[in-house]
Amino acid sequence: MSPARKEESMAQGGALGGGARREAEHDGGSAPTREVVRRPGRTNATRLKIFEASLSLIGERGHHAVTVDEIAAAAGVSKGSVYYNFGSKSDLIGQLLRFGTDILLDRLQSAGTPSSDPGSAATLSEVSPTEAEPAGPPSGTPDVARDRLAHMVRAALRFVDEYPAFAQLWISEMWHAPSDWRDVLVELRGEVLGVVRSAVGDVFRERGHADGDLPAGTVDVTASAVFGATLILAQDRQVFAVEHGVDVCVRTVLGCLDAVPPAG
Amino acid sequence: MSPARKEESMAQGGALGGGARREAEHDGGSAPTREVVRRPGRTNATRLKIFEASLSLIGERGHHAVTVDEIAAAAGVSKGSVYYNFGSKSDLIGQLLRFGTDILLDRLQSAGTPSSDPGSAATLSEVSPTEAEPAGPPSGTPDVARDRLAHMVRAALRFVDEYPAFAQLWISEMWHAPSDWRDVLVELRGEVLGVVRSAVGDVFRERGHADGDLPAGTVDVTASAVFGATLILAQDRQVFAVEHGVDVCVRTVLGCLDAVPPAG
DNA sequence: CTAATTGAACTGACCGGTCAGTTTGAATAA
DNA sequence: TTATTCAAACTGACCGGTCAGTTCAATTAG
Repeated sequence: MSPARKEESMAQGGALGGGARREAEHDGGSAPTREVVRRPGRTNATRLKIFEASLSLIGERGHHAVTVDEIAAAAGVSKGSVYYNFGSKSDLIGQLLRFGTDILLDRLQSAGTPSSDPGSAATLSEVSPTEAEPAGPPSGTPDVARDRLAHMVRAALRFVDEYPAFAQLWISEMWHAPSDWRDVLVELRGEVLGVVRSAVGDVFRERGHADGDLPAGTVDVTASAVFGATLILAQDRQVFAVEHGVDVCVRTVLGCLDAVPPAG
Repeated sequence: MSPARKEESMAQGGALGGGARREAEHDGGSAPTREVVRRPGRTNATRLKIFEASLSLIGERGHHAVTVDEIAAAAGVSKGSVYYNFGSKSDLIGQLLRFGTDILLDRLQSAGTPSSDPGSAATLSEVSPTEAEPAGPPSGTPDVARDRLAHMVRAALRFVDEYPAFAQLWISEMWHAPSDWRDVLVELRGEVLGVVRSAVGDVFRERGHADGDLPAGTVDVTASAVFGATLILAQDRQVFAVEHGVDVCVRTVLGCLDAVPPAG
């Protein structure tokens, strides 16, 4: 919710600034989106305000139930400005998806790298050590890859807490058969799943599995399952005010990996 | 997709036909919807056609993108007839949610009971025994509760294959903060989760856990995670044509339970 | 100067919901 | 049997409102 928060994220997120306007509407080439040389100053501020406003409105009410006029009003800009910066409502949403996903990817990635991120490192110390170490079938191994994955799940949970609106948007759009943004969505899903898959692969490797070791598709399925379970758990906490403790969630999700034995 | 298929399901589903209409709708009085004694014959046929049409249309394009006119046309009835049988578009969707959930519940329940269901029993014999029995941390225990849960996951996967449209509708509506059908949704979620939770509880008990044994919330979280992972996995198969093998999916999802050790 | 923004009016399509009227089939009357 | 009646079931044209998108002259800022 906090605007300041998002502005930061946007700054670091990098990839999102995207193109300026795009006329010559949809037609064939879905995204020519030429990379106009924008004036550095104000420009992004407006785009940012529009992003924020639409993220929260669309997130909580669904994009169909939100009008462009409302978005403009909430962002404190004119309707014309919305169309100047984004060519259409549809494009706006597409870029919004990209925007949010970049933040998520960033969080996942920094949660998945051993370095950096002192904040969550502190938080981590509660995950495995606590609870009398009841997790993971292999008894006393280092489990560094597993901890990294735990970090990622935790980060995802936190992300949804922070941007419930985006999670909502993602969920309701991602599994639509014929939606605009289908291409974007497929790409975004691929990116996110890629990150998760890589972390999952590390865990399996850590447990002594060779690359061709486990049944076909195991890594992919596990990554999807981990991601899906995390997403649904996180949304449940949000929407139904279920108080699923974070630790329990992390442990449970990680359990998916335990279906495959340590490979003796 | 096959209309015949759905009609069958409706017939067997039992709980859903609900006989005539279920008026006295949402109290609020918005729909006086008289308590009419419906004529037995034709009545349900029309409602059924409307159900089918809207399920497939709404499922694949989202309820906002589907007009009542379209539904009527697809059902081969007039628009007025839709309003005659259901008071409003919103009511129609609410009843659709109820309709589909009843089928799902039915499937889950019959998959979760040891008796009956020869068809899936046959299918079962491929789940655990196959794959060189690589599942479950406790080595050679009976695992009957676990098998039952596996049955349920399998049934859910099959359900989504059969009614992808409904799964889509469920996913995109379930986690909306302020939607109509909020009440219905909360109730439906509770019912489904209840069934899963009970099965999950059995598994834990089977592993020697007492009722107060495991950390607070474990059963609930596990149930949510199992359900969430299954749903997302199933939809992924549908929407992105990912060929996640059913067996791998079942095994992975069941893994969530392995996060909690057998409790020595 | 030029890029960015405003605000307000306007268009045109679309859509949920209504309603006066028609069809249907069964019960009743002749 | 045939005619009449009744109401449930159904029809589809129509209305009123909404909303994405357009246009443009005026204004501001770099």
